[in-house]
Amino acid sequence: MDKKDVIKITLELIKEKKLEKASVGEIVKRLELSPGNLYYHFRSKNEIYKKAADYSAEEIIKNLNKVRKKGDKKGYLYNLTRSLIKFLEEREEILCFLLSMKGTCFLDKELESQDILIKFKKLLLEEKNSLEDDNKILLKLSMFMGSIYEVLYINKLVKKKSLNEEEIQEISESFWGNNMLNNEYNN
Amino acid sequence: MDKKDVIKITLELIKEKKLEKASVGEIVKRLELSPGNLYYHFRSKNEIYKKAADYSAEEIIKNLNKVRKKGDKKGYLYNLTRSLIKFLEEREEILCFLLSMKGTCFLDKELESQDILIKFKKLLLEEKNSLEDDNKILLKLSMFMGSIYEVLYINKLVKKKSLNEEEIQEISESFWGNNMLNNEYNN
DNA sequence: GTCTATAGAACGATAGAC
DNA sequence: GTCTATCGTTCTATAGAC
Repeated sequence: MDKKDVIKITLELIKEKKLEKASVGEIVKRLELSPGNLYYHFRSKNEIYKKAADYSAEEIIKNLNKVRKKGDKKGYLYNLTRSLIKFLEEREEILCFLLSMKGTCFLDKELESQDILIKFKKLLLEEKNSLEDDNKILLKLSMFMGSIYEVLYINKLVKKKSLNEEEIQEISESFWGNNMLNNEYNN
Repeated sequence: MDKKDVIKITLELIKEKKLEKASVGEIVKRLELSPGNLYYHFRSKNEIYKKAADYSAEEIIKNLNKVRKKGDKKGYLYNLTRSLIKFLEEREEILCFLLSMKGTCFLDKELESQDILIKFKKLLLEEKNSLEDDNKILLKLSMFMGSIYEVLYINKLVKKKSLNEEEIQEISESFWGNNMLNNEYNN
């Protein structure tokens, strides 16, 4: 039995049948697994969700890390934005999962919720540690991520339409036009 | 029996115990009501959630409508932003509920999800009907709302801290600094 | 309209054989 | 490690008395 299969099916299940229908019973049915077997590898349903959260964050950051830093700063930030949008459009199950977890008590909020933001910040400002601006940058990044989640929720999940280049540009421009983080990055 | 009490307790319950613990049984226990009685007034749990979504949208828009349009455009948009943030910080149960519903199949997504956005748009551009820019404005507003949700999720719900004036200003400036919607509004 | 009682299904999780 | 069988609970929803 592969733990990763459980994670992947869990995400897929939440995407297809929504959170309240994604039960342990459904997971084992899809994987043709016995409940006993699943519970030998996972302590609880909660643990499955936590591992799924880790996996989702990893996948997102892994994707962002692929974006080349060559070219000017603004171009890099645009590519980051575009790459994130394209990734979440393609990996709809990850988008659905992250949206689903917001109103639940499955995750340790303190740890999980800022996980992606902090990794994202490191990616942007590897070398620096401007403590004073830390909160400001995290505020900006949470605004950015929140926008992406909501826009994709409405467009991809509700309207079933992918964003076009113009819309991606609009989003990128809104956040990285000429603001604090951009200046920070320029130093 | 007052239907509004059911809605209010439902929101409160989701805030306190999170979505997966908020059952019909818990609702009737808190209101010292019988299940039979509740189901005489509501067809299903789903219907309760739908009414709660209507109520939440109404409350938000009602609050935004209170903001006076006097003064310059930028000042008005700042006041709108500030008012929305303060409102959702105070009415945490509405914020929690809206976040909770995103990953579920309780609501008719097509109807509910854009409900607030469309009402918000009308509030901003009462008289106008610039069809071409319609999608662009809705994109901007969904970015705006998404940012507010995410920032408040992290700050209010996770870190348990209210936003300070500087942060509110940062958010307002990011969206209404000098962009399309602001120009639109100036015409 | 409101109650009590309960049907009927699904849930998370475990015990114990292999 | 993986299985079958099932425990104990909780859930949404309804039937029927008042």
